[in-house]
Amino acid sequence: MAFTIGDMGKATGTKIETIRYYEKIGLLPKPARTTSNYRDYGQAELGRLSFIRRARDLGFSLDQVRALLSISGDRRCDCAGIDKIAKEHLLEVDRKLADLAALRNELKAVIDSCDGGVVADCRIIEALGPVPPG
Amino acid sequence: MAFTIGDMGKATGTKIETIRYYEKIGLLPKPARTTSNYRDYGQAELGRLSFIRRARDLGFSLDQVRALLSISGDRRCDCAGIDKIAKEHLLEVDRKLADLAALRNELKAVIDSCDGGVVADCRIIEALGPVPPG
DNA sequence: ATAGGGCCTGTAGCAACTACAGGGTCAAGG
DNA sequence: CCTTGACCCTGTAGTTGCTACAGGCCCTAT
Repeated sequence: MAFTIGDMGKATGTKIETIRYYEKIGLLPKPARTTSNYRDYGQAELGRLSFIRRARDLGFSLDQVRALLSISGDRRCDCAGIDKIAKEHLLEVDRKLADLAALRNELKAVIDSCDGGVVADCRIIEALGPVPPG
Repeated sequence: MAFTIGDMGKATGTKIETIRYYEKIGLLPKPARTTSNYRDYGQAELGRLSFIRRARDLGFSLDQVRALLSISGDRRCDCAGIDKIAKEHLLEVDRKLADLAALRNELKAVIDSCDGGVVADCRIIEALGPVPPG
């Protein structure tokens, strides 16, 4: 029922420094302390940290996570705010996907144009931004 | 033939501060100065900056750009080193693409599971890292 | 002469951590 | 009892790739 910061880290795959960092920026509450001044966490904190980590894995920014947490903490508030954040984030992800796919093709083309000759003839160098001569 | 730092920025879509930053970290050489101490660039520098920017757009890190530049600066060196960096980078991009695609699906599923009810019933909250109860 | 733009240096800030330095604490083994 | 090693503490500085001032000089046009 009581966890050290190390337990929390192991349970959620988070480095100790990161947990302290979350505390410092107010994402995690200041926990109780043992007599020897060790942080003393309970289930609630573990749940909150899991939530944060999961959301971060899904690519939400800390600000977005903060928003999600504050909405989810308010039982009277409806789901729409959360849905909005998630949908905006989905749009972002789709944009990134498209960009990366385009980049991939270009990169592939650049690589394919190189047949292992000397640099003077290398198409990669050429492809990567030479000045129009003169 | 002679460019100010502002010209360089306009020509390559780079902010002035960024150009000075590249100079500071040694990606761009220290340019000549006018009598009034303004940076005075030529074609070569413009080419180098274009190269850097293009490579950055393609997602190469500054360290990778540095490597590409040093390889491409050596005419005796063959193309293989460049090809290697580019291919490694392509692998990275493919990894990111796969991750993002997976994330997208998950995010989509999370959003679809929410039908606009109250937070207490919201699947998004539930999906985002709840503690296994007990 | 003065207003506006552009340029200069240097420092501090952003995200989101990560990595020390320099200590205190605790459980196990000799 | 003492020591070893693993854990914890605080606080600060580093990372990447810029971006944003602050405070000041310069240059052109009116």
